[in-house]
Amino acid sequence: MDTCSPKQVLTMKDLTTRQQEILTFIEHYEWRNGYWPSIREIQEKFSFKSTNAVMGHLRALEKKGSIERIPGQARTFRINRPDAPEMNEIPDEATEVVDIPVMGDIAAGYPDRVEPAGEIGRLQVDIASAGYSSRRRSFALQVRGDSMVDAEIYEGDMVVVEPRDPRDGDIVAALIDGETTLKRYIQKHGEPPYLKAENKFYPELYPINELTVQGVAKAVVRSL
Amino acid sequence: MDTCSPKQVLTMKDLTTRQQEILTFIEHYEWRNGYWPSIREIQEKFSFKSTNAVMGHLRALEKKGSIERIPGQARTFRINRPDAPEMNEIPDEATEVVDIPVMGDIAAGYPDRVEPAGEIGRLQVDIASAGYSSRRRSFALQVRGDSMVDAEIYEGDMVVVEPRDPRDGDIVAALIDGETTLKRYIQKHGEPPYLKAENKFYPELYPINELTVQGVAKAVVRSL
DNA sequence: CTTGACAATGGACACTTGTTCACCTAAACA
DNA sequence: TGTTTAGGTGAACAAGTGTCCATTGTCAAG
Repeated sequence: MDTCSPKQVLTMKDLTTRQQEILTFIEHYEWRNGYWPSIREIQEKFSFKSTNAVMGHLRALEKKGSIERIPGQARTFRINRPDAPEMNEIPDEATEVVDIPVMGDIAAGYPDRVEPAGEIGRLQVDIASAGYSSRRRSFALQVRGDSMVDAEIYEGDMVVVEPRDPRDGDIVAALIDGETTLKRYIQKHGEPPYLKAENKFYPELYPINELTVQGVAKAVVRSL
Repeated sequence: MDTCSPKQVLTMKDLTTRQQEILTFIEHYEWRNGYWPSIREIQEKFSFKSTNAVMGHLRALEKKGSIERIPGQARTFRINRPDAPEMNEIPDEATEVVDIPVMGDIAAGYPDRVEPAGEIGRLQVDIASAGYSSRRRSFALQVRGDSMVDAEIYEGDMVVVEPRDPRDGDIVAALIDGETTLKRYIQKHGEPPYLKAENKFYPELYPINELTVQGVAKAVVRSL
């Protein structure tokens, strides 16, 4: 993820700051909970004293094409993302569809039901092209370095991590020297666990403390 | 199915046929619409004459751990998929979360908004762990053989394919000898295009006809 | 025969939630 | 100076929805 993202193509009608905030909250909410927020939940979030404040913004967002709703039905949103930068003109880079947060530093773990801290971008994987449900909470990390090449994970790949306790053999996202890296988690029968790089040129072993392991890598995604 | 089952093996807590049907409908509904169904919509789908019939099944599904709900709140489901066969005992196979159709043979293309034909299973990628929107249409193919190892795509990986015309350099899903395989699509300035395997031991080139290319591979997903 | 899951009917109640009407403020136009 | 657009307050209504109670019937296990 580069610092400047000229990718913010504003295909869609520009949103006001407030509208953007509302939209972001709605997306975030669904992301974390698996279902959409109700008008009143949005109202509460922004401390509006009337649901009509929300209604106004929703109407605006709908008119600008950012969202769709089913009139009268509860919690039935549909977000119209800028539809993947029409990756037709730019045949490189990820071509995508699903939106999952890319964390820069997840040292503090991933807070449940709270705005993610340390989000540095979003990974949009074509996976989402399919529809899908949810299990929120996972996040993605982009691989740097070649410490996992023996596991066929290369620099640039996105690794989907789910925060949970690791078991022997799992590849985990670990915080080492203030940096989040991927390592193999080894824990043999009764012995103390340790981490190991998957690159024969990195015969390194790493000790573990409570806060080291941030989650278990569950999938590798490489945009072609 | 069988008449006498002494003590059925319980993967997750067993679901009765009816319960499985309900669960499948709920998942499907969300998959297609992006939000969850209401009790009455489920009722209608199954032609129940009372919403309570649905309630009963939902209670059962909840007790068995298949779903979670927020009491009193509308359309707030959460599906607990068998959470990846606890892929600890069986360290192979996909461990997943998002649901995208896996096609066996996609010669006929992928029908829009219609039940996928030729679906032989479902890939549930942790990607979905994140929330997502939708853009349906893409599908997944599991890689067989080693013809793409030089592109770091290995047997067992799932490749997400989007039906569209390829461009030079794209990795495509191609129908060769009645089998769907992955190949590199090459088309140099004006010259006729051809396909090429990405394995130095397979210096094969393949000709192309209209129906060969089924789509462009957009991402590789490997369950860990 | 009895008990207990499983399936469903029917009707009713009450909370959730979307929607609307009336009215107000401030900034941007023109 | 009047008009429009964005943003909000307040209150109230009605439809969307989850939930519950009382009953009925089937079928396998004890």
